[in-house]
Amino acid sequence: MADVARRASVSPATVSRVLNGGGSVGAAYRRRVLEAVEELSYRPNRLAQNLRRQRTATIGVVVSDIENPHFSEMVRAVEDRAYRQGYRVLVCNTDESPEKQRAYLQTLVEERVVGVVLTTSDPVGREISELLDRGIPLVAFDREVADARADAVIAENVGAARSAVELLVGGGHQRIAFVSGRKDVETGAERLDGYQLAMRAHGLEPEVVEGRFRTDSARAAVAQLMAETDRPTALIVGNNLMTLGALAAVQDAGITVPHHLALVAFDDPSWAALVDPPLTTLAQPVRRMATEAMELLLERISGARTEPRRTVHPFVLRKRTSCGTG
Amino acid sequence: MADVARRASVSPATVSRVLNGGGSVGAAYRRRVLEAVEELSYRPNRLAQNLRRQRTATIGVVVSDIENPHFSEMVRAVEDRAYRQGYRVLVCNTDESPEKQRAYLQTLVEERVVGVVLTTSDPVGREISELLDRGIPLVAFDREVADARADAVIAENVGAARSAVELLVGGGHQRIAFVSGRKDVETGAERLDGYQLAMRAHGLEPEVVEGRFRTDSARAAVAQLMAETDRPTALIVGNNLMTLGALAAVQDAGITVPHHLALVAFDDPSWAALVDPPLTTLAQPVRRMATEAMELLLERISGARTEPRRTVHPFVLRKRTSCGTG
DNA sequence: CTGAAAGCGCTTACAG
DNA sequence: CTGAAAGCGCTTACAG
Repeated sequence: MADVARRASVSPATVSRVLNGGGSVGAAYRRRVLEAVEELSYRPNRLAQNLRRQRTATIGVVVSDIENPHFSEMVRAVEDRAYRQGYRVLVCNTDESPEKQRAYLQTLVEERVVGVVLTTSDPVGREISELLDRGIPLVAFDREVADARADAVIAENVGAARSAVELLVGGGHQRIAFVSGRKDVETGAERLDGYQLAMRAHGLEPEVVEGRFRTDSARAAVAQLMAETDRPTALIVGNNLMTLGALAAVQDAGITVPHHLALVAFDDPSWAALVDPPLTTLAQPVRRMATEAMELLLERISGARTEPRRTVHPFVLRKRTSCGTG
Repeated sequence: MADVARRASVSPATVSRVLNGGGSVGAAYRRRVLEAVEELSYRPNRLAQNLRRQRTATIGVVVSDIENPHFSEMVRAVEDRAYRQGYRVLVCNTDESPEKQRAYLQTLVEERVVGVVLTTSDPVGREISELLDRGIPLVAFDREVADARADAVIAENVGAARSAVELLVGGGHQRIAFVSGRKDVETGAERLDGYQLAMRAHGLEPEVVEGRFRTDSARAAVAQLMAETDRPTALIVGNNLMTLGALAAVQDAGITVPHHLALVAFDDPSWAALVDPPLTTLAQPVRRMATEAMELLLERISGARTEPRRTVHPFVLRKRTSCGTG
């Protein structure tokens, strides 16, 4: 930068001003600086800028596991929007571990990111407030956080679970079981709640097995369920990973879907229409939600909005064959 | 840091030395510094460190699209290793666009990352050499780059395609078609080559349709193929996204696998065993390869190795039902 | 072993 | 509108 200034016979301050648009600069000066920049093919040192500004043009996105297609879709949408805005994205996987989340959020404050999109593994983590305290905006994705200053983009889990129950009840089912995700995760708890509420509303007895949001756990749980002599006639599965397990267990047990067992699954991964039979799913508008999360974040970063905002998004029920009705 | 120095009655240099382990420090000094750090709960400013050291503790990983489960698995493995090493990871999606790759690689040099894992969308891109020129190590993943200074972790695509052909020929097939990925992408070209070579070795005529590594393209191409009156009896599909499309087209056409059409697919996504019939696949050891890529990178970063290294990894053929044999 | 000092490369009040 | 100067918070030769 000193070289540029010398070559253009101006001060470094002027170079900085034309490059950053701060303050007005005489046309002749501007031209000279731009020429010098060109001739020397000068590129500002980002690290020095970062230090001076005490922030980096980076967005942190923290999820439990980017291998879950739900999150890879989310991260991709975030990256798209960030790229267009000139921001970079740092990915952080927590594996649902509060410790890992703590470590990563701390890293993000040290890194002085401009904003964070978080699917929390610990809604009350102090580091969330620390970020907010330091003026780093945060939007909660899928799962709320305790700190009221955060924005949030949430899916309507209760309603979605209810609509699955309605569909199956409408198809004549009474024994509808639910493969639940972890109850200590908001999404898991809400989907379970919606299921139980809807079942009770119909005077039916909820029947819950624990799949912990994992393929193997769900497989084991469903295998056990299928081994019962008087087993359920319908199954609702709480996310795509568990659906993989449920499908495997059902297949192992030689049970035919939807003839012997009707199935409705949360999430709508790319393969949902290709298994046999095609899966009826509750699709969360992940891409739209992630894009919205970024818009909320960008509003905060630019200072266009200071009041917290929270948006809730309905699922869409994609009726295919596995539910056996309609 | 000045505060810490004052409180411990030492110089900032000493504080830096105890915190970074550079040079030896008297035990008494060390204790005083550590106490002061504790009392003030001091955390070094990463941005200042970055500027001073002219690098950031960040690894850049650039792939075509993290939504492809192949790459989300790869990125996850990279992140795991990076996290354990205290590095952060910046994800970059190029969508197979040389321009986007150029932009991102430039960003990564500006960001002064310590290393890059790259699945290139432009093997001869000048930015690759620029990174290497500046001493930033780069390992090519899946696809080689032109610059010989880079390390590389590659899969044995030719051999894998050949083994698929062998399997099908062994099952009595003669008309074996191939749904190819983009030929301008190394993986695509190699898989195609392997297929053609193996076919010719058996005196069979290759029959290639273009799927461009995309679900929709593959679907259209396979639909057309299935509409032929004298259609192939076996199909090899060049990656998981195209398999999704091929499966859909086959299903649309009312064709039964493997009875009317035998199928072998590259990649082994989570759902491969759950479609009907379970898919015979060529599984690339993605996780192992990604971990190895990180080891290579870390060796370079630490300076433990200066000679380029290139490792090649075989696929494993997972015989399930769709191939109709064995 | 320890400290004073320079310097990484910017940005931004502050004067003029 | 322009420039001189301070300062962001570290690290690391260089002396002692």
